[in-house]
Amino acid sequence: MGRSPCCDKVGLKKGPWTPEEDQKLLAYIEEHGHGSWRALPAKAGLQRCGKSCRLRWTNYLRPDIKRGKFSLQEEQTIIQLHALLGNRWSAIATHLPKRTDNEIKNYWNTHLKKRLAKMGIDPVTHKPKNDALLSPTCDGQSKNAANLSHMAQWESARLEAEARLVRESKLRSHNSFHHLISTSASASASLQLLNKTTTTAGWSTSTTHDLDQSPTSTLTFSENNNNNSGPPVISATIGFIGSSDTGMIKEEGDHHHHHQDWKGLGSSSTTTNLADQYKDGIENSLSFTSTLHDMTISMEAAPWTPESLRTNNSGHASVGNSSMEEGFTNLLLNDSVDRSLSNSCRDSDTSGGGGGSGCCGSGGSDDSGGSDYYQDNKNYWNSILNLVNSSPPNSPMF
DNA sequence: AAGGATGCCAACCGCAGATAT
DNA sequence: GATATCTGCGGTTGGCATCCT
Repeated sequence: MGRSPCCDKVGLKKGPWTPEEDQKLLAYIEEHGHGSWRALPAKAGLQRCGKSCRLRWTNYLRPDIKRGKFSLQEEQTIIQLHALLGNRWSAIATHLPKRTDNEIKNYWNTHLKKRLAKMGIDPVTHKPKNDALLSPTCDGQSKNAANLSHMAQWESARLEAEARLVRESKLRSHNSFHHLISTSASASASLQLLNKTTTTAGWSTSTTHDLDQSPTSTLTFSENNNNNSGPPVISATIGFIGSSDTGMIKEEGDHHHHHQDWKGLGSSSTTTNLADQYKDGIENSLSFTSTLHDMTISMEAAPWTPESLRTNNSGHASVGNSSMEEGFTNLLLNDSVDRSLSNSCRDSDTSGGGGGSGCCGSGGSDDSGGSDYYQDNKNYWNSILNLVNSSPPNSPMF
């Protein structure tokens, strides 16, 4: 697997781009598309390597880039997605269609990471640094045991889903689904997501927790082509049958593309403390103290072409953007991140060590355990699923 | 006002997967 | 199947701007 010399070639310019270079690159791509990046500089009359041209285009010159300050909604989306995906900036960027991965990465490193750290939240794990789950008080042991059990459930489901996805993708190797998978969102990408999630949570596939109740999990993959009139809609459903804190639960989701039963939970909860929601959501999602019972993902394939570029309309331009902002981030919209996360710190400071809402109770409510706890998880995952459901077509998440 | 510290971000580097030969 | 090349991605850096002492 040799690596091309690229910029090592003598005579090629490096460093900041001049307006003249920008103009040349822009003009060439608008007329011809970028084609082979390697061949582009010579054709465009640029003393740059193709890689440099590609970077300049994708991070700066592309017409569908929004520059400037990140909105609160964007910030919240980044934080949530980072909790879910880790440093997968390109995947995160697909949910902020007008932002580049580089920009998001920079913004995370220069703003959000520091902000979370200042709030006492580990920006890597998205958990409070004084992890309440590790506290010997407040029923920590039983919760941890449940956590481990559900981690294992999730892991089991993940492995099963992985195998199934591979099978399915092979079976569909000659139809549009295969095309979609191979060109924009590979089956492995979804598994990478899950892998990343588990990695973020600090688990590994070698988890050896005792599962006294072996969970079963299913993942179905269906394709709804809607005749030929539109892009195919892929629906993947992961169903879990297993134990939870509240006892045996079996939920069979209807495999619609709408989650009416969950939708609205987020917005209805906007009067609660955002910090608690954040902490609950992140913490619970990472530890899986509750079970995600049904997960439906929809994708619409929409090819991204040079032509669409030229018309200032990237393939993922508007798909799901508004719904993402209205659905997913509404969960967090009643306050500013700063203020609420400050509340988070205050809460944990005043809670005498049991502060983590994921452990001892959320939002100041008494922790009667099961239902509230479960509901918090549901809210969180609802927000994630809303986001996923509104994923742009080229999202590498699934 | 000056110099150092810090923030910010565009661009580079190098790895790894995908594709071509 | 082996090797070469292309491309995408994430981590890091260099340099300018702003803030602080």
